[in-house]
Amino acid sequence: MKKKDQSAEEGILQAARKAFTQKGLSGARMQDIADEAGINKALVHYYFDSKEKLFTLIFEQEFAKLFANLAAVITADIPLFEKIGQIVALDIERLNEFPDMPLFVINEVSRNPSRIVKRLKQMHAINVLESFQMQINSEIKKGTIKKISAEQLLINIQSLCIFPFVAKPMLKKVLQMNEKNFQVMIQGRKKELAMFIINAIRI
Amino acid sequence: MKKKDQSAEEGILQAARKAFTQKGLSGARMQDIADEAGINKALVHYYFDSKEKLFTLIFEQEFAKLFANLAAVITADIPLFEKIGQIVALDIERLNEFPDMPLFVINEVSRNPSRIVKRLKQMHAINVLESFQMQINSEIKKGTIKKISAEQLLINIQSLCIFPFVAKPMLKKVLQMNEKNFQVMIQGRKKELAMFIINAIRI
DNA sequence: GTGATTATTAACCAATTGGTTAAAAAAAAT
DNA sequence: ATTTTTTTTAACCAATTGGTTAATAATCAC
Repeated sequence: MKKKDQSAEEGILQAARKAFTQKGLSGARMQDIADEAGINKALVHYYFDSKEKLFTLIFEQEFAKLFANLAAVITADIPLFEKIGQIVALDIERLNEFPDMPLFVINEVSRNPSRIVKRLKQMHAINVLESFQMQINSEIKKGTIKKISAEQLLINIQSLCIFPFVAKPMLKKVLQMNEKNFQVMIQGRKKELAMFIINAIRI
Repeated sequence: MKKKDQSAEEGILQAARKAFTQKGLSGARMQDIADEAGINKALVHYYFDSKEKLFTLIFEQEFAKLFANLAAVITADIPLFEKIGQIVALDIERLNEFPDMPLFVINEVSRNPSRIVKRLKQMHAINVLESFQMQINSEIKKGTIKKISAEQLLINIQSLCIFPFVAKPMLKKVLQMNEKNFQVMIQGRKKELAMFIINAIRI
């Protein structure tokens, strides 16, 4: 149900985010969004034209969250081990705030990969990767860490952070955790994950 | 298009697996499945009754794949580091064979968690976890590895193995890889992943 | 061969769904 | 106050979709 004092437009956005992240593009229903927002279905079209356009709006917001501040931390001029700690902290923090965002984004990119092409050009992923690779190479040369590519290290970090949230309902069932147990488990990771990664590459 | 010499029933299953894994339950269309199998839509219902039943059949097959042989390896009586290597090898092998299986399973468990309840009782996940924890505790006591829970270690292993496949289309776009580059990257992981994990916990 | 059973299809149906329209209500402008 | 603009709704529509039916074709049992 709606909070009646907020504008219809904002209410629709909230309802749409909920519907799309929970059920995906094809699973979500315009009628459900209208009901959740407490307004008529025609009003959804009045404000946002089509389902596709409304979806794209929500998707772009969520996609932006996925990489928010990440490039800045990766390219920051701080020691590697400290940087790994900061990336993990940033990831877990963001994921705690938006737990079902990554599965949503991953899903919709899988269904329509070209959707993110425009956004990617603004991200300069390759530059970020190159800068990170240089820092890593420098540490390898110093003999402080083992040989590894920036690509693999970043994939490892993101895998370790993101996957438990993507697979949350399955992990909960398989490991027979309730919501509280899951939160405890995540808190445990928050502390241990950075050290796990640093130990993995440290000589 | 179909291979005309195979039975209709098997053709439908193949087509359904393709449709459901690519588009999910709500995104897949019975008509598309019939077309892909090269038969009439009514025949799909003739053999498999309803979309829901056909979906459940496919889902259970894919879900079984996800954990195939895993419990056996985890509980096997072999040294821990060797075991980690075997788990990683088994995972990557399976994932190379069925690359879009994990996202499919994760998705449908997210949408309907109770779907797997029955299957889980046959899996004895808790027993597997306990047995693995004992082996880990023994190594910790020997001073060969750092303190870690079986839960966290298993989640770490599965995260590192599965996530790149779940996020494959996004990783390809973000890191600007084509299919060949992605395969090269995965082959690189196959070699490095076990050592990464072992180094992370070894003292 | 022929009768029964099984497999397959075209046509159809009811429900759902994204989207439209025309009118009413509310708000803003004059 | 009244005209104009914006917001909101009920009713409707065309397309899609899962599913059914009744008839036909193929296969099997005898």
